[in-house]
Amino acid sequence: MSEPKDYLGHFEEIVLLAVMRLAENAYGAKIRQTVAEATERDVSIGAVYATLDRLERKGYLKSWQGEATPERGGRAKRYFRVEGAGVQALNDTNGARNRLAHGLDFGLDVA
Amino acid sequence: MSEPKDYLGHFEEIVLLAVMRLAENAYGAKIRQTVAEATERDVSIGAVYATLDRLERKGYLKSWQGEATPERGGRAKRYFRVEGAGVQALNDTNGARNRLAHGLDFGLDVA
DNA sequence: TTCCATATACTAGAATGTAGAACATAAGGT
DNA sequence: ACCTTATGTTCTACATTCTAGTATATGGAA
Repeated sequence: MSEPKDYLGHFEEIVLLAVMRLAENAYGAKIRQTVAEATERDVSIGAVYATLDRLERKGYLKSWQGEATPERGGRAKRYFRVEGAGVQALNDTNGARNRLAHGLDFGLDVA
Repeated sequence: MSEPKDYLGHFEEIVLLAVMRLAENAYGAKIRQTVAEATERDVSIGAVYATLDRLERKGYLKSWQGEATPERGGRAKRYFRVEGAGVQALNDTNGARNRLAHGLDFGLDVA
C-alpha cells in the first residue's frame, strides 16, 4: 500500500487554494489579498512568499517571471501555478479530515 | 465585526475532530489510534499528547482523570472533551478553507 | 533625478508538528 | 511475593511551519 502521505499545513493549504482559484492571475500580491479576504485577517506578504517558496520547493507549484515591462510601473510579477502533486496533496489533506469529520454535526458554516 | 479569528493547525484540527468523534470514549491511546487510521500513517503517542495539551491550554478542550480502577489493568485514563471554543475554532478554520475551495473542482475525494 | 507605487527577497523568532524514551499502574501466573 | 505483560500517560528535544518586519528591485511620473 503506498508511502505515507504528505499533508499540508493549514496556511499551505489556504495559499495553494488561493493560487488555484486565481488561475492565470496568481502572483504574490494578489495571492496575499485573496488569502486575506478568505481568512478575514491581515496576512503579511512575507508570510505568503515564504509559504509559496516552500510549496514550490516541494513541487506542489511552479513559478515563472511575468512580462519584463508591466503596464503601469513596478517590478515584474512572478506568477504561480499549482502542479499535479499539489492537487494530490490537497486531496490527501482533505481526505484525512473528511474521514474524521464525516457525519459529525458541529454546526458547519455552509457557505 | 470582531477580533481576528484563531485558526487551527492541520494536526490540531485532526486531533480535535478525533476527540469529537470518540465522544465519551476519548482518551489518549484511543485518540491516537483514531488519528492514525484517518491519516493512514503512524502517529506517535507523544505527538498526540503534546497537541492535546496545547489545545487544552488554549481552552479548546478539557480533560479529567478516569476511573481509578480500570477493568483489565493499566494506568487510569485521562479523558478529553471538546469545549465550545473548540467547536468555534473548528468552524472558523473550515470557513476560511470553504471560502476558497468553494466552486473549485480539483477532484475531491468525496468519502 | 527624486518620489511614488507595485512587487519580490530575506531574516528571525514564535508556534506547531513529531518522535521516542521514561514513568505509572494494575492483572495474572507461578 | 515477584516478575511479566498490557495499558496508558508524561517529559523532553528537535524539526518544520507560521508570521511579521525590513530591505531590495523596478518602472512611471512629477
